[in-house]
Amino acid sequence: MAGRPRSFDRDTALAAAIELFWRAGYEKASIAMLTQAMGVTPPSLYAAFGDKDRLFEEASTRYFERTCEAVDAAAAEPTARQAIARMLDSTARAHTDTDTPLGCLMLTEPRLASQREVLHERLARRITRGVTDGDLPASVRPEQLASFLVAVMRGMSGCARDGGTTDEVLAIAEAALAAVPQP
Amino acid sequence: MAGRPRSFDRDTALAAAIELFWRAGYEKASIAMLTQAMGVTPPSLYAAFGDKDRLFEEASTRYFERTCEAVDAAAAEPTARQAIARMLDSTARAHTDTDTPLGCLMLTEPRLASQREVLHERLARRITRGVTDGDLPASVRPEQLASFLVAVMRGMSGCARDGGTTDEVLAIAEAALAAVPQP
DNA sequence: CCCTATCTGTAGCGATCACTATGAATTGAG
DNA sequence: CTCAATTCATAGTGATCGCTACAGATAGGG
Repeated sequence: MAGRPRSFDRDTALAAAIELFWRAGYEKASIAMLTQAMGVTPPSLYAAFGDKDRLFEEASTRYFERTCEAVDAAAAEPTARQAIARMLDSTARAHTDTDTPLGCLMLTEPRLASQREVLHERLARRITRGVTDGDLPASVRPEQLASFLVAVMRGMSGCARDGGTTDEVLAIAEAALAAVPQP
Repeated sequence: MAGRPRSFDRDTALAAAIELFWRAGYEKASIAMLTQAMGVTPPSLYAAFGDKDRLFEEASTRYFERTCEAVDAAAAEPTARQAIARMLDSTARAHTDTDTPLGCLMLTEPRLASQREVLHERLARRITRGVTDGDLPASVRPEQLASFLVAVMRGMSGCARDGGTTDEVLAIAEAALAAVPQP
């Protein structure tokens, strides 16, 4: 028994929701704005995604998955230092990319602390590997360096949202790299 | 011609408003929450402070003045590196002080970008003095290092808001200091 | 005393918030 | 075809938003 088919593409609508949450944040992105951006009426939105919380959950999860791909790509660099350099560089460019909202949803949204914790874990793991690989000194404390990097990227996101240029955010990344000890 | 005297202390009420804006942010701090925290009815609030925007303007300005005192105190250290170290340390402790809301209003609130710019200017000036004083190498670019420090402190504020401990935020400060070149 | 000026609390303004009741429209199954 | 199932758009729900009209209360100047 099939009913009337959905008149919109769920993935496309979710992408529009991600874009709006990213640009405006969870609180300021109202249902009215979301329905307009997604090209969907409120009842359709609630039928397809549940309530606003669950829509945000799904949107932020998909956003996080995409972010993790970039993190993994950077982590694949041969040395931990190169991995960190690439992550900082790509982060700076992504945060000021004019094709997307400024900054980073995961690093900005207050309610996404758990995602930031996962990011912190991944960074700490890559740094730990760098220590065991010998391309970082044994004195490095992975948890501390990971916390520092999350803080810096968060600051880069805020700088981008304040209107900082790509060069300005890249300069932050470059300065941060100086805090990563060499072997 | 004097009328009925005000039944509340304006400074005390403003202090309560600062506390609430600090804890909840501009958007989430509603007039209802503000009036309750300030111990004042809505008409009294509007008569004494104008609208919500002007109340926030006044509250954030007073907050900023207090912050600048701490910045000046740190900048008074004999060398730029010591000044930065003290600023990072006091920032980490302030952001996790249990007597006040977590994090920093100036570094968190989106609409306070101009205050952050002033902070950036002050940092750049102190760093420039450090270069001319010779306690920082001539290769240092003050604007860049200042941007980096603002970004780090912003990240520290976010970490504190996410529930990070004083030790965790202090660790970020310590790691950041490694990015400040020695003469 | 009266008059004016200012502050007070109550009560409610229109706008917007997240969310939904309702019934028409569109599908496949029988 | 009819029927059940599902989605659709309209139009609204009560709650909260920032803000204010109003009238009673409290002061000083005459």
